[in-house]
Amino acid sequence: MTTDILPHAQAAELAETFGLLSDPTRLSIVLSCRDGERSAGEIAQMLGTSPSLTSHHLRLLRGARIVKSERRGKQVFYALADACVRDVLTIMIEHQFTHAHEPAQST
Amino acid sequence: MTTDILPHAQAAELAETFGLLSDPTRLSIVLSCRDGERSAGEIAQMLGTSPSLTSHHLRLLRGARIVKSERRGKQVFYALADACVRDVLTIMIEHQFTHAHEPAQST
DNA sequence: ACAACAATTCAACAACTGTTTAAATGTTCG
DNA sequence: CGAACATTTAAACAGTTGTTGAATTGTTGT
Repeated sequence: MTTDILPHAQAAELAETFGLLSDPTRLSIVLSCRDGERSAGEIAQMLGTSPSLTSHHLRLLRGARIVKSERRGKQVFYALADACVRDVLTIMIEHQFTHAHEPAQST
Repeated sequence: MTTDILPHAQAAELAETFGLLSDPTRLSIVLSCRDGERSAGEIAQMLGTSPSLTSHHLRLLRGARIVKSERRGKQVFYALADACVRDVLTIMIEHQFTHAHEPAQST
């Protein structure tokens, strides 16, 4: 079943999830949660993005279960939602920066 | 190093790769290669997309080493580029359709 | 060389999406 | 309650991106 072709609708859902990782700012937000939870403000400060924009992206990421959130006092802390997310990031980084410096295929 | 935050430029590269998986049509093309190589024409026929559009997407995917190609006669056969791609797809499908049916987080 | 098939390229249009700015919500403490 | 802080929401603009249709390139066989 895992090797079958996914029906239209499911492929679209999956594509949407990948799409959330396809924006540099939003991906950086996710990556900033890789080594532990961070508050929305910390993330914004780290990346130099406005609190507004950061929050907007965090909402989308939370909606797709890429990150999870927990309020403690005034702050809301964000962390990667599960191991799948961490693994996908790790593998993709490997794919990109480990064996990806051979010249691109032309044929 | 794998748990550190990626610099701006590398995050952008990574985001671009995820972006290639973020379109339903293009993702379906990748998924159609999961159980072995397929010619451009076969893929187009399977998905019901025009040869033109299919080829356009395949070029982008090949450029990012998500698929690799090999011409045999008139046909050009495409396959997943490496295990990383296969793994990312598998994990993401698991993330999406296995433990993703709990109600979305509100806090 | 010509015809038939397979795949690719090109340019233009339409739709989507990230960003910004401003206003609003929620939380703690005096 | 009111002030200060942290985060969120909303609407509008600007830039990006997928799709289409026509023309082009490459390959095989006659």
